[in-house]
Parts: sequence; structure tokens; C-alpha cells
Amino acid sequence: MSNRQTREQIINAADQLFYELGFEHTSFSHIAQAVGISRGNFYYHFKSKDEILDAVINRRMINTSALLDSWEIAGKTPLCRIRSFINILIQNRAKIKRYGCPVGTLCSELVKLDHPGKGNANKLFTLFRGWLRRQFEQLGHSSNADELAMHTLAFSQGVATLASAFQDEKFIKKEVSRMNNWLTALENKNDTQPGVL
Amino acid sequence: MSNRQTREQIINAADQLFYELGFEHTSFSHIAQAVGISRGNFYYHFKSKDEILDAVINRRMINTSALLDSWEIAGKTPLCRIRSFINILIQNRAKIKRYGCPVGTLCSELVKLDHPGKGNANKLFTLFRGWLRRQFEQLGHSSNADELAMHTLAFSQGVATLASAFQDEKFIKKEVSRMNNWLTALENKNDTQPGVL
DNA sequence: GATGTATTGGGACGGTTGTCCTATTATGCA
DNA sequence: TGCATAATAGGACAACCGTCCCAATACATC
Repeated sequence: MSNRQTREQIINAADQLFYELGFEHTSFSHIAQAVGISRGNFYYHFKSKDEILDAVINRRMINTSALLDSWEIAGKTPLCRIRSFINILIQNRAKIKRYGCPVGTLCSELVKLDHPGKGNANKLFTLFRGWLRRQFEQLGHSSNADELAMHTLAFSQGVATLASAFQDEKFIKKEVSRMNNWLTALENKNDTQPGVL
Repeated sequence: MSNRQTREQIINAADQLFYELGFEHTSFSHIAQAVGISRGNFYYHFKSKDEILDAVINRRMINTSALLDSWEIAGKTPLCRIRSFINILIQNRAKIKRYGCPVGTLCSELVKLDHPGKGNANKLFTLFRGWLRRQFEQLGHSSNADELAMHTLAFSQGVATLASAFQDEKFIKKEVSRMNNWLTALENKNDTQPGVL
């Protein structure tokens, strides 16, 4: 097999296992078994476990960018695009129920480990944050677009954490519905109307 | 030193270390060093690491119960009591910024480890949930008290996760302020007024 | 002060971790 | 077909893990 192919498979397996088992609890043995290669083969592709983590985060960054771009194209209005973000909670509800949010749980773990890669992991949040901020600006909330973006991010994190703790998919749907109502209300009171904070 | 004293010290240190380093990453060596005893001494007080986790969760349950009771006494109105809950984000903001929420991060970790103690850890959430539900019932929102309790919990989890990821205490204050506004608005439209969902 | 129990320290144990080396096999090019 | 290089398998390595045993010490009771 070519260098590139095996490397991609390792990143693939690590990506999934880091999500499902956590970074620290995922061992080379886990990844090796998932890919179907020997443990000793890793050093040829990656110098350390941290380097695999870097590759995984990098891959997630690229995938996330592509996802945001697709929403940018498919969504006609900023409101519609923000709803795309919120709806990933519904789409991924089965996995979220089992493992929480892949971004939030990774960041939380790396912070506790005081791991060098925690900064990179947080960039995933920054990616969503910037994209959401731009959507809220286009929605007419330039004055507090970043705050609204952070609020939307916090919403998704809270829902994911509780859905996982209580093993409750219905709760996800309820909160998404609540969030959609909030967005609708937000559309009707933007910066163009004076006197509204 | 008496049996009880050492045991309490172990639970104390483990409680703090599980929060700051995570459960899996905290070793007997860590705890031993924090308490100032030898590693071999553990088996006399606890048969396994899982047993320490049980004791830590038990301790947190007791402390949480006491905290909720104190809010019940100090808070004159249900609204005031719910605000007590929200304000722990402000009070513990320094630690939350560094390590996230002690309940949320522990539950997330144990779920990924598929650890037997995950059920016990979730009981901490259930404790808050039930207490909040009762407060919302007293506030006149019996029909959806549990939903409002879960929403409040999700809010706090989302804020803690993002505050930790972005190392941002100001964000906590902003979101707490937003939540307080939401509560105020909620007080003015309870079940006693028909036609409001 | 002697004796029996409660508590502790030190270390052994098998297993797993991430890292790293080397012999072996597969592959592509001349 | 022969050869250089790419890729892999297997295992050695020290360090650490949780567990567990046992001898040494502290303490309380007589």
C-alpha cells in the first residue's frame, strides 16, 4: 500500500477513536487493530502520538471548512445558514448521544491534560465562531455578532453535553426547536431598528 | 493518623485531581503525592481506583445536596433561588476557565471510557435537574418545568465548555447576564396566564 | 511498660503504554 | 530479471499503570 493511503487510514481511525474513546485512552494498539496494521509500523508514518493528533485536528479543520463552505453556498439567507449549523445536532444526534460533541469533548480533555495540541483543537471552535459571526453580521446584528456567535456555540455545547449525560435524543430536538424560535425572533429585531440592544 | 482522617484526605485530593487532571490521567502516584502518603497505603483504605471514584462522587453528591439546601433557605423566591444556581458560574469562573465544569467534564470522560461509574456521575446532574424543576414549578411553570430545568442546565454546560476553550471569563459574565434577562422575562409569563406556551 | 491491633511504607507483580530499532517483505524502476 | 527503495512486521525497551503483599511502625488498651 502507498504511503499516503496508510497514513490516511491511520488518521481516519484515530479521528474516530479519539472521538469515541478519548485521546488519552486511545492507544496505538487500538488504532493498529482498527486499521489492520502492526503497532511497529506507526513510527514510519508518525513520529509520535501527538503528531497523529495534529494530523487529526488538521483533517477536522479541513472537513469543517468544507462543511461551512457548503452551507454558505446552499443557504440562501444568513438565517437559513445559521439553521444549518443548529441542525447538525439533529443530524448527528445518535453519535452525540453516545459520545458528546467531538470538538467540545476533545478541547475539554486536552485542557485537563495540559496538552500542547489544545491550542490547535480550540481553532476548530474559532472556525465555527468566525463563520457564525459573519452570518449574524449579515443578519443585521453587526454590533453584537460575535456575542451571538458565542451564544450559539454555547447552546450547541450545552445540548451535546446533557444529551450525552442523560442519553436523551428528544431533548436535542426540543432545544433545537427552542433555538430556532430564538433565531426567528432575532431576525425581527436587528440593528436597522434603533433602540434595540 | 486515624483511618477516617486519611480516607478523607485521599477523597479530598482525588476530588480535586479528578477535576483538574481528569479521572484516567490521575494516578495513584498523583494522589499519594498530594496527600503525602505512600502508594502502597491505598489498598488499606480503598480496594481499587474505581472505589475512590465512587467515594468522590458520593462526596460531591452530599456537598451538592447541602448547597442546594442552603439556596433553598437563603433564596426568598424561586426566581432568586434559580439565580443562585446561575451565579455559581460567576463564583467559580476562575476554575471553570481552567478546567471546565466538574460535573460535565467528568460525565463526558466516563461516558467515553464506558466506565461503570458513569451512572453515578450522572446522578449529580439529576440532582440539579430535580431541584431546578421544583423551582420552575414554584415559579408557575409546572407544565414545562423539567424542560426549563434542562435548558438551564444546558446553558451552564455550554458556558463552561466555551469559557474553558477560549479562556474567557468575560464571556461567562455576558452569558449569565443574558440568562438573568431570560429568567426575568420568564417570570412575567407563567402558567397562570392562559395562551402562553 | 508490654501486648495486640490499626495504620503505614516499600516494593514486587503482571500488564500496558509510547517509543524506537531492525530484519523482512513489497514495490517500482532500470 | 535484478536492484534500490518503500513499506511493514515483530519485538525490545524503559516507564508507568493499578493491584497486592508483607514487614515495619504507630497507637491504644491493659
